[in-house]
Amino acid sequence: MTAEDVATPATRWLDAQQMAAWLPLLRVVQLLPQALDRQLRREAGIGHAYYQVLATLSAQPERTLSMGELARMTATSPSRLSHAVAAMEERGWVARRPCPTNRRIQYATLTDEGLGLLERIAPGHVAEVRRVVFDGLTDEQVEQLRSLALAILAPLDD
Amino acid sequence: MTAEDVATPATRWLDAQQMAAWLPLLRVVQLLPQALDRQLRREAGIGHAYYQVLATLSAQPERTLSMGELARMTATSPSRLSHAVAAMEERGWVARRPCPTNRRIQYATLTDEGLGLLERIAPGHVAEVRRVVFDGLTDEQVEQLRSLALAILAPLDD
DNA sequence: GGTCATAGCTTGAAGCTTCAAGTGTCAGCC
DNA sequence: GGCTGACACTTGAAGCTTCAAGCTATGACC
Repeated sequence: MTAEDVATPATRWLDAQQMAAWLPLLRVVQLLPQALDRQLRREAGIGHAYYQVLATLSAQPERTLSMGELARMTATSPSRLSHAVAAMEERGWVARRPCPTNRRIQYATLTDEGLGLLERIAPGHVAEVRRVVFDGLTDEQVEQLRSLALAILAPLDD
Repeated sequence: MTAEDVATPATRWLDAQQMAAWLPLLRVVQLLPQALDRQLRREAGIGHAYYQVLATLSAQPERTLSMGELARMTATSPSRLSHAVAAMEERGWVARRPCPTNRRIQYATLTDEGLGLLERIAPGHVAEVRRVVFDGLTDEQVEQLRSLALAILAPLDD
C-alpha cells in the first residue's frame, strides 16, 4: 500500500497538504451532524432531518411543497423523505394531500402544530449552529467557508 | 419568527453572510458522507465507517489498537464501534483479543484478509475523495480548508 | 386510441446508529 | 480486606436510512 505499488490505472494518493486538510474535514462531516442531531434530540426529541423538513416548509408560500421538491431542497432521497413525512404526519406536524391537477404529486404542508414546534426549538438550534460553526470564525473565514462549500458541492450534485 | 421576536435570552439569528455559508455547508456535510458511502458500498459492499476502521488499524504498529483508542481516532461512539467490529469480526476482517495486563481492554487487530480487502478498495476510494473534494480546489483553497476544518473542530470536541 | 417509457411517490426489509442499561475490572480509600 | 466510583466495553431495543421493488399516473410516440 505505498505510492510505488502502481496498478493500472495508476493510483494517485493524497499528498501531505491534502491529507492535512482531509483528516480534519472528515471529522467535521462526522461530528457536525452528530452535534446538531444531539442538541435537537435532547431539547426537542427530533433529529436534524426532521428539523430541516419543518424549517424548509415554513419558508414556503402556504407552507407547502411537493414531496419531490422538498426532497431536493433538503438533499434527502425520496424514500427517506417519505418515511420521515409519514412519521411527522402521524405526530400532526405535517399534512399530505394529493395535487388536483397532477395526481402523481403529493403536497406536504406544515400544520400549525408543526409551526409551533419549530418556533419553540429554532432558537436553541440556531444557538448551537453559532456555537459550533460561526463563533470561532472571522468574517473573512466565513466568506472562505461559503466559497469552499460551493466548490465541493459542484461535483457532489453530479 | 422574525428577528424582532426577542425572547429571553435574546435570539440571535444568522446574518446574511452566515446564512450564505451555512446552507451550502449543510448540503456538504449531508452529501459528502453519502457520496463516500455509496461509492464504497457499490464497489466493496461496506460503508465508510467500516472503511475507516480498516484504514485506521492498517496504519498502526501490529495493525492493532484498543477499542477505546480506535473509537477516538475514528470519531465514533464506543457502542457503534462495538457493533461494527463485531460485524467485521464475523466476516474475518478484524480479530479481537483481551489485553493481558488490563482485562477491561480489548485489542482489535486487522487480519490479513482485512488488509487484503483494504488494499483492493483503497484506490477507488481515494479516487472518489479526489473527485469530490480536491479536484475542484486550488492549493490555496486546500490550505483554507484545513484551517477552517480545524477551527470548526475545536468546539465540536467539547 | 394503444403502447411504452418515464416521473413521482410509497413500501418493506435489511442494515446501521443511537440510547439506556448492563457486565466485569481496576484503583483509591478507609 | 471490603467499599465505592470510575473505566472499558458490550448488549438489546428503538429509530433512522438505504436499497430494491413496487404502484399509479403522465406524456410521447406510432
